[in-house]
Amino acid sequence: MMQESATETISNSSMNQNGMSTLSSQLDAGSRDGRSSGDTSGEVSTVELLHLQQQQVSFVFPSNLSFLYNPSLMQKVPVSVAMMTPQVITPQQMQQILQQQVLSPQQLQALLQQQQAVMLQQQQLAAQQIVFQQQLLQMQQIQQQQHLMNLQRQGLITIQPGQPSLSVQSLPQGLSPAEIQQLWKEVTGVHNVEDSVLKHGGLDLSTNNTTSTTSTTTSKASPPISHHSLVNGQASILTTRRDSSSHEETGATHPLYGHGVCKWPGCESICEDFGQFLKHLNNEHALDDRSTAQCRVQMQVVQQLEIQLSKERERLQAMMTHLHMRPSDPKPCPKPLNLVSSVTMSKNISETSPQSLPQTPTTPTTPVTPVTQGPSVITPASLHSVGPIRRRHSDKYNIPISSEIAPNYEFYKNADVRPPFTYATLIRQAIIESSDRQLTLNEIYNWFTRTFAYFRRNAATWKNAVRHNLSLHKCFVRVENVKGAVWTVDEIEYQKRRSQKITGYVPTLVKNIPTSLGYGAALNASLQAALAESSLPLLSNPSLINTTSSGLLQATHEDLNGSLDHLDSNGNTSPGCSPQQHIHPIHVKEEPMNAEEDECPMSLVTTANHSPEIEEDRDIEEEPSSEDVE
DNA sequence: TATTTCTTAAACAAGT
DNA sequence: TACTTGTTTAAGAAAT
Repeated sequence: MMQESATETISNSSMNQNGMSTLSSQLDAGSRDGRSSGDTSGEVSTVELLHLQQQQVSFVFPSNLSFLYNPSLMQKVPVSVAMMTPQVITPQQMQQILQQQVLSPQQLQALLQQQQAVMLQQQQLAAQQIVFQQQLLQMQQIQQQQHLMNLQRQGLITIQPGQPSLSVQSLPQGLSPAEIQQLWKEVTGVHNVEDSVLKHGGLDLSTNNTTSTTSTTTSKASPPISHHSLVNGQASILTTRRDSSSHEETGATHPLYGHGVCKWPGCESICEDFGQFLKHLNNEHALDDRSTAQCRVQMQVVQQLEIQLSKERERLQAMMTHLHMRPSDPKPCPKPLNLVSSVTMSKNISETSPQSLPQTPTTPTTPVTPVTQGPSVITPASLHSVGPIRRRHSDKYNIPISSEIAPNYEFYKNADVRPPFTYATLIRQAIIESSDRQLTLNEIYNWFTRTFAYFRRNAATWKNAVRHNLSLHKCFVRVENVKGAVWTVDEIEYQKRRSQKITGYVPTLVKNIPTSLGYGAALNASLQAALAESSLPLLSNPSLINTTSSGLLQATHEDLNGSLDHLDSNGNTSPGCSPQQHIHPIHVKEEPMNAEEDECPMSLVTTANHSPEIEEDRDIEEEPSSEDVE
């Protein structure tokens, strides 16, 4: 969501820049037209100039910064006029005005001052825009990093046995989370969007088509990429490179070399000649964890940009359609390939039997092309889960179910693919999606069949499983009301159960803190899960979401420790009140609570000593004295 | 290898 | 009586 927004805004920005330049050229033509047709004497009246100034002031604001600007001023200029108005008065125009001397010196002085003020305002706004874009980019980087970590944690970014490189899984041993953070800054360009685009050839979509093409090719062929070809395969790159004009001096060309500088992300080492560059490339950017990680990150960046490009193309198409213009570039836009999907798909194809592949004849929104779906796409983990094969990656790695289902709603709805979640998770999702957060059994059934094509068959089987889970898990609370019985979710119990699972991982995680990226990934996944799934206020606090990556990490620490802590705090805020009373205040049919749960604050230590099953399931619950009063 | 978790199947009871 | 709902037990697969 956040990333979507950020990308969108940045897209707007870039679009505006393009639009601006287009407008400028149009306006130059327009003003020329104005001189030639509307004003045969070649004179520009003062009124026209002042009007021009007004229009400039109105138009220096990109749309994505329009909230910074007084909208009333925008309304002063009709769109049709604004579209034909120059951004600023060109020096040539000013010179012409001066030469024609149609204005008095005082008027000219005033005009010049006005012009300077406008320019100053433009500069300030440009600075604001850059800052704004920096923030957006930073947020996007965090999202991407998180996404990457999640994928890595899920094991979705893996390599073929014969491909020893390009695995982010090799990161943890070589790079600390801080280094990864730095890596992101280096690769994606911490400075601003323009820097990111212009500095690294691979990211330049506007001016360097060759490198852009190279990057695209690289990304689409990502699975078979070998590090060898990337680092030591200059020759192959050289043969495919068409544009040699930009690389002077030796005449040798390389996408990673230009203007005597190594263009490896974050490097910028000065290399006097191409030979030195090659030496530098092989020495400094040889096959190691860091280079591999940088390469992977670069792939992610390219992927994001491709998605963005696709969006911008769609936007342009819509604009042209709206304006009844004929598209200047009718060629079909290349479909960005989900790098992750492509990587893991090949992995999965190789490791799954054909019949385990999704038999999805009705998958109009097959999620391997996430062009319009954002970062969260159906992962091959879910494609694993066809038929009786039980894979629950998303559960296991705490991938938020809502973020898994929501973007792929159409897919699950139409494809006979088993969702990679347990029955308990799905039931809970069904319940919390409902308006009252309570559903009858039949409504739960309906949710299953409505949401997942997979559950439109073998009804007896899965319905039995649903009932079984409802009864088995303590987190599902049966509530009697006038209509009959409905089922609700005891979030405390549910989170407690999740927390216990997470806690179970703690010793390993703590052990790996210094070296393992997996720690951060697990925490991030945990945080994501908590943010997306938890209805508890602490982690749903936007202030925790809207934070820097370090803040995120901190927040994830809070999640690890605090997923229990906030349970604790909830309990503490109203001592003596059972968790169910928090959630089902009055009409809840009381399910007797374990006194221990009420009185004993959960802590990492105490929870770790608890066996999940002991408090988890009804069948192992307490003595009959505390049984349900049903 | 042992344990845990989850799924599936089934029996049974109560209510409609 | 048939069906739905809910509970419980058991077995087996997969994951840890």
